[in-house]
Amino acid sequence: MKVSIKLADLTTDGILSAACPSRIVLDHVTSKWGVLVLVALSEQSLRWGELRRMVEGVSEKMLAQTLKVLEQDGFVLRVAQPTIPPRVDYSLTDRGRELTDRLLPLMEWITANAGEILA
Amino acid sequence: MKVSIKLADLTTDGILSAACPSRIVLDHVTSKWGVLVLVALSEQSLRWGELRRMVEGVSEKMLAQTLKVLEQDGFVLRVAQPTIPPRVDYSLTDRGRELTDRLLPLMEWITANAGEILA
DNA sequence: CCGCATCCGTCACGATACTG
DNA sequence: CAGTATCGTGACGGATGCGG
Repeated sequence: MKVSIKLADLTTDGILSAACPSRIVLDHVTSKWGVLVLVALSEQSLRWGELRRMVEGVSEKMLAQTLKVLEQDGFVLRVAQPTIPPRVDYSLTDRGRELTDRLLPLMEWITANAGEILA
Repeated sequence: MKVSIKLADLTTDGILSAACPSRIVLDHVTSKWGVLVLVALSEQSLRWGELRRMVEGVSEKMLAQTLKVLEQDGFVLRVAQPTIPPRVDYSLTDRGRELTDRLLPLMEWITANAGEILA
């Protein structure tokens, strides 16, 4: 895997330019429910219904949509059991793990400081 | 400054519950333009017009709205010079710096991997 | 019973014009 | 230069219903 050594200068050639592909991925990750789904999956693999219940307030439609995008981006792995009743498990891929490794510190900080911020 | 980072269990009492105040802050930070404005300001203080040009694609309305929210949350400091023509500088507060410290690694990773992800 | 698709309302967003 | 006001559109999101 190619890991560019240069810490890209985000302010010049990166995310700030409208045409930059990272804008797309950014929108996926920072979508209303994307972050929460990733956080939920960061601890353990979960079934559809479990996700639905853990991520409070998400509608079925949005959960499905969010999961589809995250799966397409290769962050989430979907494993469907062809049983009756059906069972589908969602888990993080290695790439998804890399992402949440960077995401969780941010979330923890926000959670810890939210009270003070809104005060 | 309080930096006790209790690794809050995000999956039980945190961001996943609908009533959690961190949901509000999360929405502010991950708003369509919030992240990009924070990244732009992470390198240097900027004037209104500079921000408008750096964050490509942002409309005046959205920039104003985003800045207002970020200022209310205490992430961004607004300094207006009562001159003609007017001059307004925006910069990160200490709290905003704490936030971007956690945000930038995420952004760098996304920028570096976006190509591969969308492929 | 679990997962997904379709319909439809709402509001966030962008374009434009205007003010201090 | 730095915003504010108004309006039209389109995407997002919730409720409902179907398929396996």
